[in-house]
Amino acid sequence: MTHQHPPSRRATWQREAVRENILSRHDHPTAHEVHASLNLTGIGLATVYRHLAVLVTEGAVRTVVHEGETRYDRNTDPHAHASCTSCGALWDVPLPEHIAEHRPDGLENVAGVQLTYAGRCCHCP
Amino acid sequence: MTHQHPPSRRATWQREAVRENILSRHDHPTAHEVHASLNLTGIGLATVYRHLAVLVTEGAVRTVVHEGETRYDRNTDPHAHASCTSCGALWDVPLPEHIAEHRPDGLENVAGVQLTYAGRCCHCP
DNA sequence: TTAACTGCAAAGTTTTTGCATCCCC
DNA sequence: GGGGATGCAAAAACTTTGCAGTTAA
Repeated sequence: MTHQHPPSRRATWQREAVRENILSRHDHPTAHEVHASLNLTGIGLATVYRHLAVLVTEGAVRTVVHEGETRYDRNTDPHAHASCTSCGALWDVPLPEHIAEHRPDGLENVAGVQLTYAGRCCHCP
Repeated sequence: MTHQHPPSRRATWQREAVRENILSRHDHPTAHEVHASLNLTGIGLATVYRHLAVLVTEGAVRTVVHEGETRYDRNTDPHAHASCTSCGALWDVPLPEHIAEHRPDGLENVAGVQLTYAGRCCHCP
């Protein structure tokens, strides 16, 4: 059997900046939004994309696709999302317990569940 | 109060070709795939996109985003999806009943639910 | 030293849009 | 005849990739 070496990584301020940014916020930013909030550092957009992808691979963050954009979520516990069809807000909500346990027809196993509720949020008139 | 007239539409063979195509298939094609299967007719890709969008507006089909692509689904009954992380297949599965009834925190109402299970399908070795 | 990392720009994808032309009604 | 519909190409929006220069270890 062959050994799987995890890719070696160097410590750079760019890596730490992206990690610190996404892990410190409670919203669901796009790569552009992370890049925008780091604009004073001069980091490149591609670097932000690259580090976010690494963080996803490492399991440090997860993604959620919303309105055609990939958004990053520091909450890696099983949970669902809710979005407002009026203001576009997106936030975490609890995942109903029976969901993850359910095994749909045709699937050997359930490796992941993506659940998003849509409707009008309580703050929109 | 003002009256909302539904947009007037002309009958063209392109409209009928897209409608007939998407309503006759049980898979979840992308706009490109619908266009590809109509390639002998000479229909334009933009026209396919436009008609699929109209069908969604009319409620004749629904969409499901899978691997970053918008896919079209002729099944408009409430249902969930399952996808194979190995072969990429995507198919309809029943929506657990309690899901649609559940109202997540922060939402006034639930206008739509998107639920996709991911895992290895029964046909992949 | 050197292999990983970075920034930039170019390219790739998917979807939308502008517009001259076409053709239902 | 007139306004919606079409096809094409350009553009838009998002993301990835190639590459030459940089830097951590």
